[in-house]
Amino acid sequence: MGQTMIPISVARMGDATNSARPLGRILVVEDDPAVQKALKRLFESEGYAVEIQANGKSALESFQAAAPAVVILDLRLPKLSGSDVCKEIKAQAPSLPIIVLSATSDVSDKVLLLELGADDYVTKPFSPRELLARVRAALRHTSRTATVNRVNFDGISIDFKKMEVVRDDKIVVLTAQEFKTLQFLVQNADRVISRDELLNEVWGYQNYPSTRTVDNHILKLRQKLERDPASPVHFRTVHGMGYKFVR
Amino acid sequence: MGQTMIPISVARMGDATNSARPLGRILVVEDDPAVQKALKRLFESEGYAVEIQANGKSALESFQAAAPAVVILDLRLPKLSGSDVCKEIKAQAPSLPIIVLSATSDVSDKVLLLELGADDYVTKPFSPRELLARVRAALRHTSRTATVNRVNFDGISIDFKKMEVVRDDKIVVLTAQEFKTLQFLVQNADRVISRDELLNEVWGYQNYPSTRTVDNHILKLRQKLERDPASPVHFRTVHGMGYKFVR
DNA sequence: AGAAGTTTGACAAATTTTTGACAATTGCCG
DNA sequence: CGGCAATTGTCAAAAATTTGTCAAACTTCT
Repeated sequence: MGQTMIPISVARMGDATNSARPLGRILVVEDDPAVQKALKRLFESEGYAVEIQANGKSALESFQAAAPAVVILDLRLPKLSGSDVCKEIKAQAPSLPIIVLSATSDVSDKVLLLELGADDYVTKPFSPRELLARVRAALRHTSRTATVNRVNFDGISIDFKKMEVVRDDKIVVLTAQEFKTLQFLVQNADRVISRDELLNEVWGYQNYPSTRTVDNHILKLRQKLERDPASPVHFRTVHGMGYKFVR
Repeated sequence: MGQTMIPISVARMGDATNSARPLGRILVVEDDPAVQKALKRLFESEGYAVEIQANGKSALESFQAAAPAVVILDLRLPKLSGSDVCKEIKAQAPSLPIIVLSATSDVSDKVLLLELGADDYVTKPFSPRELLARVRAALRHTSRTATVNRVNFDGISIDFKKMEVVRDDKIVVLTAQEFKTLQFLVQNADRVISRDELLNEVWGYQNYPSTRTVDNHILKLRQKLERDPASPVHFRTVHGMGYKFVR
């Protein structure tokens, strides 16, 4: 069974996925040729432009010219350590997101990474999809955070930077998960979000709770933020579809 | 403690949101009969069609004919290793998403998955819900066609993102199924759609109500959107054939 | 161990979907 | 043109699903 034709449905998907659109440039700093090649293929098939540098020195030299939207950085590198590259890039472009690739042992403490200035990290056995998701998240993050640090409506003020919510001049205490949920909903205002999408975007790949969990967090948000939690105005249910944040 | 081990009954609550598109066919390549059975039940109960192959050789033989939308691939297989199957499939259909099932030890090397071209992986033991979510994510990603966000005609405005329909400046409330039906019809404007096609595309494989159900939804759409529901202009009946949306 | 946060499962309530009956319409045929 | 069979329109009741809510179980961090 050799080169038979590819099933139609698959071929069509391919075309759709590979259509040229300017998703952004990614700088990959990685010395292993096998990983280089794999990452290049992965991102290019998703519509990103990929620039590859094999060591820290050349990475720092090229990153100005390449003007990437995201940097993916292997921690163990020849010539210049990944940590130093990370620091240096952050010094030159503080808002440029850096995603660090590392073995589990390298990140025995997350503090280190934060000190480095990395925005996210992916540990050793990672799935391509996960990496893609992080890249998308990073891009999404920069394109939004840059514009919106704060949102006001209906006597409520949300400060995404401080992670603080105020309603009627009183601070509302939200848990981490509640805040993340709120943030995602607000940043996607007016759009209907399915529970699955919320789980993917807010909860992420590691944990995967049931959809009931989402309901509960919506419940909490309503109780804490809606004037009348029984008939919510901002956190609306779209029956059979998901939720939608308005205003 | 880790994830639950394939309790199929739990799976049902997973997704409230069946997409408006047809749920696709899934090719499962797995040799353990117990897992085979579990996966078959899991996916079929969710409305996917499932094709099972027990070894790599037969998988490669059948995958062309089956034309799956996603492949779920166990890494350790008899006859032909999972890695090779993965590579071969990727060679033939680069954009067909592959989700790898594996023991943690198999993916100790991060290079492996990338080189294989796998899109995602789930380690055993895995939760059904998680696997389902990955499949949905994979499908969502590939099938994201160049969809229009908004359509206007005859005083009616449909916003697919907000899932909101406005007629003459007033919001028209549609149910989930009504909206999905509308979306499919609009996206296939001017084409005659048979009831069976609608059931397949909008309702999916698993649920298969009678054709009367389709009539009812058309009825609702006419009542809510047509100026004179008695003599519909946009949602036309093609006697003996099906329906056709115009404008 | 205690406290705070998160997730699950149960149940009722709300809402939607499906079914089935019957009327109305259409197309076809003599 | 009228009659017949098949298809479609319509409605309301029945069945099924989805969501709101709560309390208990489970985690995590101190």
